[in-house]
Amino acid sequence: MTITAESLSIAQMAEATGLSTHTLRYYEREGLMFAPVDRASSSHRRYTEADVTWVSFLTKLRSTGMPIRDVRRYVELARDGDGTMPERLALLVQHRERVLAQLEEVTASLAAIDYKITLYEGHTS
Amino acid sequence: MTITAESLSIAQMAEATGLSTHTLRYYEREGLMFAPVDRASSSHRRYTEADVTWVSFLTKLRSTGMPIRDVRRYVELARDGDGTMPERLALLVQHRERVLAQLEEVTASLAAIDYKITLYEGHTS
DNA sequence: GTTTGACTTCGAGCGCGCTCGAAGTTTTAC
DNA sequence: GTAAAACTTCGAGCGCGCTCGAAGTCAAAC
Repeated sequence: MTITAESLSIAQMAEATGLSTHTLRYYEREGLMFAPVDRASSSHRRYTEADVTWVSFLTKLRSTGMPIRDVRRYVELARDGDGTMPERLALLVQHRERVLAQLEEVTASLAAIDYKITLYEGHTS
Repeated sequence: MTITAESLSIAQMAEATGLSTHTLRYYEREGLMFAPVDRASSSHRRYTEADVTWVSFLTKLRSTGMPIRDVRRYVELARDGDGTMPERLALLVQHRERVLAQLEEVTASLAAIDYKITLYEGHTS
């Protein structure tokens, strides 16, 4: 396995992105890769720097709770070219709003939990 | 169905907590209720104000992502009396730390998404 | 040229948290 | 008294997001 500046094996990609090789193949199957992943003559996957960049962003979408199906929709739009930029923007903006709402809910719930913690601390001190 | 200040039917409880009747029964089955739910002579559930208070808190635990099994652990401890207060405190504190870490991760990812949004806005204006 | 290990595809399985529906009982309204 | 609505238990099903394992191929090391 030759390491070049240009391409990564799936194991190296897993290392680079923090995802498992299983998850990388799964995401590809689910249509979440922007472009088809290159293959070596052996049919082994070869990831580019652009793939790393995209998967890193996709991971941020996922870590904020965007469903797989919405990520798929986003990449499908991206593949369709510049004309879909407004729609992609709308998708991201809508997602941001949902995330902010959820952050607020979690923060509010956490405040109640914190209050309970102070009660416990009062009783055990 | 008589409405008293003292007890609620499952439908009223659903209304009061924002959960479905299915979910209320599910939580009970999973051992998440602090005390056994009262029954009318007809074997219909009768919820008390204390039940509302507890389910409201349980909902906050859930909305911050505490797994069912941890909520169960928490109520089991609570049922075992005051001696378990340090352990319950530890459980909540540990949960708070996980939630804060996740809030940070989500916030960081959201910043990257926001950045992408500004790029799109630059291109479409 | 043989061994070792990283890769391939494919489909099945799993853990979580509900969610639903069937079949039967009870309550309420008329 | 009767019809409709609300309840009961129970077990099955579902959507999501992986996760795993089997069976086979390929390549680098020796």
